[in-house]
Amino acid sequence: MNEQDFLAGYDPRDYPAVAVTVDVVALTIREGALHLLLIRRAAPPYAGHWALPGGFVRPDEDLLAGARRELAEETGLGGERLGRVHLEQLGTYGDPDRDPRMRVVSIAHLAFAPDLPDPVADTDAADAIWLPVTALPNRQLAFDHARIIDDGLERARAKLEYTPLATRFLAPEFTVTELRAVYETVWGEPLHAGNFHRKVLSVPGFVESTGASTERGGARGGPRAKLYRPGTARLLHPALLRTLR
Amino acid sequence: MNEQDFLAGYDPRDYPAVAVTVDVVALTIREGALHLLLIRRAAPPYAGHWALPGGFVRPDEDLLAGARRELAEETGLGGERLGRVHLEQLGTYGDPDRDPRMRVVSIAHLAFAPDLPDPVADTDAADAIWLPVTALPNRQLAFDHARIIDDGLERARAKLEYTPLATRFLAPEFTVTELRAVYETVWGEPLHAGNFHRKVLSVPGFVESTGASTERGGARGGPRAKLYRPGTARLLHPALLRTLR
DNA sequence: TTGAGAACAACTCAATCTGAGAACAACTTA
DNA sequence: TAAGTTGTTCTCAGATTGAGTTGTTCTCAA
Repeated sequence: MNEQDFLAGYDPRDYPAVAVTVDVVALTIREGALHLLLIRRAAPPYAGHWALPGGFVRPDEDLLAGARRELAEETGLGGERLGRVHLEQLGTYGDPDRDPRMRVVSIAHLAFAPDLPDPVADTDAADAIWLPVTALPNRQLAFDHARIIDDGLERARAKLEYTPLATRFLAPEFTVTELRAVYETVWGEPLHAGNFHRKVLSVPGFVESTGASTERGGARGGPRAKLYRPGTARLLHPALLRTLR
Repeated sequence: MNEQDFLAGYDPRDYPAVAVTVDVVALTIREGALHLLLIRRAAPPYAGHWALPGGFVRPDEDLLAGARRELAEETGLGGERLGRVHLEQLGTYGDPDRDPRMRVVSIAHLAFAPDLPDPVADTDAADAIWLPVTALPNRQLAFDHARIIDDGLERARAKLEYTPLATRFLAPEFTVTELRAVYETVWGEPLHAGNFHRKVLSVPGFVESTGASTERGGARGGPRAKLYRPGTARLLHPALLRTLR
């Protein structure tokens, strides 16, 4: 049998039916707190429960594109603002019993977003909000989403150590203090301002100076801060290490 | 409609057919070189090409269990020796065109194995061998397996930095020099013996002494080396860093 | 207008860690 | 027995880190 014949005689229905979905753990920082995008499910199973935005992968759609589409639908955001969102694959969850309907394998993704507008509930979701991760309703999360969120948060904390992705939570131009606030928020611990400043400026390619400064000092005083933009490095060497874990 | 009715009326066939497979990037060290487990495909597509071991996920099988089963089938190994193999999820590959037959989403896994016997070709595979990664036939790899292998190798290199998984390439008891050889093989660069020794013994929980030493010195001379076994740490703090990347 | 407080940015300094090499004893093979 | 190899420990200069200080610029409120 040659390859031509083989493909012609191939019937996908011979194989066990598995549904493939993408889910998104979307993180942003609002008012100094780490927030997570959640929707409230309108339909069974888990109707009324909180869940990650997500849905079925379309037949001709790449996984990452599917995750980006779901994120766009749930946030109501178009291409421009979504373009500044970092999106990466987080992991795949395929426990045979994770969905009561059938076998569903879900490829979870992780998104780092600058402060975005409030999400727009669409037909799939009764409600959609940015929720502080400190207020997660662990008991009321659908499927295995509590575990996916845990994994996403741990991945986010780790990624700040060795990548410059913290800048993705900020505007295109930012101060060192704003960058430090991202680290403190995600890691949940205060950092030494002086040492952080020294470290950020010494790691090659982390940030580059714009030459400009903020228009005003801090809300409660202090001089105008210098402005930086993301550098060209994709990995930080040496990394910014959390001292304890 | 309550949840009961909903589940009863649910037809999986309403959803687009997607096949879900698991693949395994299995690494081991033989004769001082990093080797990868490959099979030669017997059936189309890509008949005659090299490919990663893998196959369809069974209906009631966890993803990791599926990967472990495929690895067992391909290596012909039973539970005992396979129990010492480290297996983790690597990433999911779901490009719509990656398989000419139909939409196939594959969850790739990464395995670290101590030196295993030669694999046994089964019905699926015309041939199965441990191949040195320096001799990879990039042009003759099936599907997107060249990229999966690249990702697996990079993950392996990174994992040695911050986890104690290098010990998984070794026997239950090993010397510091054998451990250093793992790092040198995977990273592809020589390391300073004295500094490596100091570092390994100073990282809490990386290795613990057995109190014993090897029966003989090295093959070409030198004193007997002390023996160690893996410690209890699951992460290395501080990490062993590659100096350049 | 001025004083108090805040915070950006730069600096200091001791403690620790790292890279490179040397020393030395214990072993091998020839 | 001699020559060479290797496991292990030590030394030391340079770099990095943690903690704190200083000086200046700014905001807010009296």
